[in-house]
Amino acid sequence: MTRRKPAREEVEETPVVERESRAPVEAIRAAAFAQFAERGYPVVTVRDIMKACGLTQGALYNHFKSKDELLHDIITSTQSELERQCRQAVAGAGDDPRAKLAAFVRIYVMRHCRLRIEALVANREIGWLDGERVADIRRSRRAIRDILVSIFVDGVKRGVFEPPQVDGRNDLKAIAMALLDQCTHVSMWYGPGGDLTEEQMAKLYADMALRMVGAQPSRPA
Amino acid sequence: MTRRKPAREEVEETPVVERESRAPVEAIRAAAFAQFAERGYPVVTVRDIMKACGLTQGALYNHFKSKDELLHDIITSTQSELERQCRQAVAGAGDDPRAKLAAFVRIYVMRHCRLRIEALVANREIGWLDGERVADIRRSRRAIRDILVSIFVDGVKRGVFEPPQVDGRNDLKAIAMALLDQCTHVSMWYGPGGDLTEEQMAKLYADMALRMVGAQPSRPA
DNA sequence: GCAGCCCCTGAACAGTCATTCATATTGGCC
DNA sequence: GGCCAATATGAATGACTGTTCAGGGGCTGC
Repeated sequence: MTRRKPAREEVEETPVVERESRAPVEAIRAAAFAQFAERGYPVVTVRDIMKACGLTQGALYNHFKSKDELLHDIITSTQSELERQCRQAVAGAGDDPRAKLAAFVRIYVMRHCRLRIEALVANREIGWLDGERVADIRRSRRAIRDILVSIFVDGVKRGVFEPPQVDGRNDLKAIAMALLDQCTHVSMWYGPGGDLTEEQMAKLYADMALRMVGAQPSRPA
Repeated sequence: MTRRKPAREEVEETPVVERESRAPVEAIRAAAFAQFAERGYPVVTVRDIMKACGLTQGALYNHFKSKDELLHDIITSTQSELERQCRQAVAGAGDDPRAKLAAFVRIYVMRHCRLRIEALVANREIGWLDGERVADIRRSRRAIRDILVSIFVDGVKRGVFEPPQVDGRNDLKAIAMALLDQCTHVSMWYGPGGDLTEEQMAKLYADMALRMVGAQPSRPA
């Protein structure tokens, strides 16, 4: 909500990170995340970001080719780490589609609660990247969706999922999109001061996901 | 994706709406919706909007106090109409919480598919409004969420909903948020060329909503 | 103590922007 | 025909933008 218009107003929120604390490129990344999340990419100026790490405008270009490349850099790193974690969670969850789905949702929601700033920027600011740069982000998102779809396909084939049908047909892609929208946007409203902890959020969302696809109760092991 | 940066590029997408067709203020609203949805509020210039309706920059200020007020105007009108439709749908759905929930989701998803441009702008661009203007929008959103919450409360009290619990307690607010996130963001990816019609989307999402809250099968009427 | 390198500075550039205003143009009404 | 209010024009204003670059520190290894 402080994502404000032309009206300058002494940006300093992040109260100037120590210049010595870490490599300047890391300080820039952190400041950029904070400012983009707070006020949105197009209204955050290069001067704002650099002031927040105690440098001046020009210094940005010793570390990044452009403001665009900075955005692309922080988004891709976040996105590829997300994809990696999702794959890892699913791979480590055994063979049961129910366990795979639950593991996926747990890690996905947990991450979007904990790293809500990064998630928010990665999800809200892609549109400002140019066509080429936006392509691999979208590819990664589709890949994540397809992980879900293939868990669904497997579950349906084995009879452990009974997802809602439209006119007698399954549309597992739409269900995956719905589930991802739900899980992604916790980063827009979850705050650590709320009623639920990250773990509780993860559990709640995993339960809802299993219900959405009509997961059948496990046979007693 | 054409939400582009400084690079000018002869905006004309909406191929200049006829000047006579409707009151200029309506033409401006329509052009603003289209442009904001396509490229995002901060990078759409007053010149862009006015050119798209065959006028010049200055003319905007005969109809709106500022670019900000224009955004606020189109968002509030969309938002209050959404709230009205939701209340109406719930009120007309009879007494059963399951029917109320289904009616709510149906109308909400249908609207977000059909008026996806307006929904997209209303949901993505609020952040650019100043504090006062953003307040009543957020109030309306909370009101919509509370409609859902009270349906849930009623359903639980009557034993027709058995929502997932965390540590033995219900958090119906979180479930409502999850459901709204899911339904709202169809406007980000649904296209009329896809696999499902608006009606099919509405039905699918209503089914998922009922499953999420553990709706018990209706007794045969 | 001196290269050589990495990094930073801050002015300058060439653009962009929302908004204002004096000056037209319009269309309805007497 | 003449008048008035509503509306459109487009140049001008003052401010802000991302990016470049000449000039300068302050390290390193010798």
